[in-house]
Amino acid sequence: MEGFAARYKILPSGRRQITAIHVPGDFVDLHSFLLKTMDHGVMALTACELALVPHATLLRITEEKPHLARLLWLGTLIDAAIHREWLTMMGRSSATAHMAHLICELFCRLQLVGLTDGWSFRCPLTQEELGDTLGLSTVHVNRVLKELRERKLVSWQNGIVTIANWQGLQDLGEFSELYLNLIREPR
Amino acid sequence: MEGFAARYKILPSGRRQITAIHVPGDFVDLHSFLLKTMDHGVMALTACELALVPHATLLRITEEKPHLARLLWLGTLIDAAIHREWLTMMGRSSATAHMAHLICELFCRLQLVGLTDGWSFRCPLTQEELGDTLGLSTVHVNRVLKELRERKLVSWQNGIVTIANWQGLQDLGEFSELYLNLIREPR
DNA sequence: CGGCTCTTTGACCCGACTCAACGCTCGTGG
DNA sequence: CCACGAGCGTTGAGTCGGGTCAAAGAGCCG
Repeated sequence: MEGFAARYKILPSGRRQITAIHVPGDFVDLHSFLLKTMDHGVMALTACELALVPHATLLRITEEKPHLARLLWLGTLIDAAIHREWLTMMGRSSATAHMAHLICELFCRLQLVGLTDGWSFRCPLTQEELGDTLGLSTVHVNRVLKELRERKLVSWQNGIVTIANWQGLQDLGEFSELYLNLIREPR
Repeated sequence: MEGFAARYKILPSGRRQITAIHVPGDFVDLHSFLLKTMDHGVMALTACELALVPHATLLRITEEKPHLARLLWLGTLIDAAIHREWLTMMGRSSATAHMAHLICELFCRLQLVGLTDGWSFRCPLTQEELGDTLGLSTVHVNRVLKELRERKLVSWQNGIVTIANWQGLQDLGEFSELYLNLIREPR
């Protein structure tokens, strides 16, 4: 898929939670392949270009190409690992640390697909969407971003995120890219 | 697996978050099969009896028994669906609603494996572990349980959970069992 | 120019946390 | 048989992070 997308859930009360953010190159909705009932929605955050894979094709892959099937499976396992990391930050860290962590994660994932430019990258999320991702109010998202800017860790303006102090940001967010299961050169 | 277990993460700061609770019958750690680095720990909540499956066997299953492999995959997808649901409750609901939701989920999962007794079931979590599951302090867990008891929705005493008002509990927790992907008779 | 979406800021409030103490139960050793 | 400590549950007082409400900029398009 080209472009950014998100998976989300909406509670009966109307509150929305974004449960995953997809960057260009991600296989977005493999989860719906085997699940009987789709438990969440998918939305585009930018204009997207996507490739569709019929379930019949996936089924055939599991029958005939076990190696490829394992790779697809791995993709969903990494999604789950990210869910666990988010759960941990959601439950056990402050709003500021959580935001720092999310920025670190996005940076790593985007760098892997070559979408970073030095310490900067484009990120199309509005503050409202960020709030729905982190479980915060829009107002508080704004204050957190202001704090990160004032602490000279990172700035997020006009859809461009620029990391000013990677080590500091990583420490604040208690971030370690291990859970992303990326294979690449050490930084 | 017989007995209760949990998967958890510990942050550098020392704070713990439980990311999954496993009930008897669950395939506990299929996630470690394909993931290069194990991103979390597993702990027993009670004495457990378990069956081990070597990775080589799993590998062979994916090569030779695609139908079975899809079932295993489905298991991990359901784990991910539960993670998304927890994420949503964590980010977008009150402590009381979150607790109600967790109790509803445990009830449904335990009923499926025949471990409920009417509206009661055994649940070995301490309040500290409950707090680490819900992202709350031990003290607040206690207050939330007290509130649920006083509202005559559910009681949790000496490791026995008894649901007094299923509909009320479900409404409060905005619970719908859909995400669990259970196949069974409607209640 | 007006209207829309998104961002920013201030004032006030409340849900959940921390600290601290006390109670209960059970297992262990003198 | 009782004393003691460990682990878990319960409760109160005070604090604070993040929410809500409200209003004002800032960029963008028609």
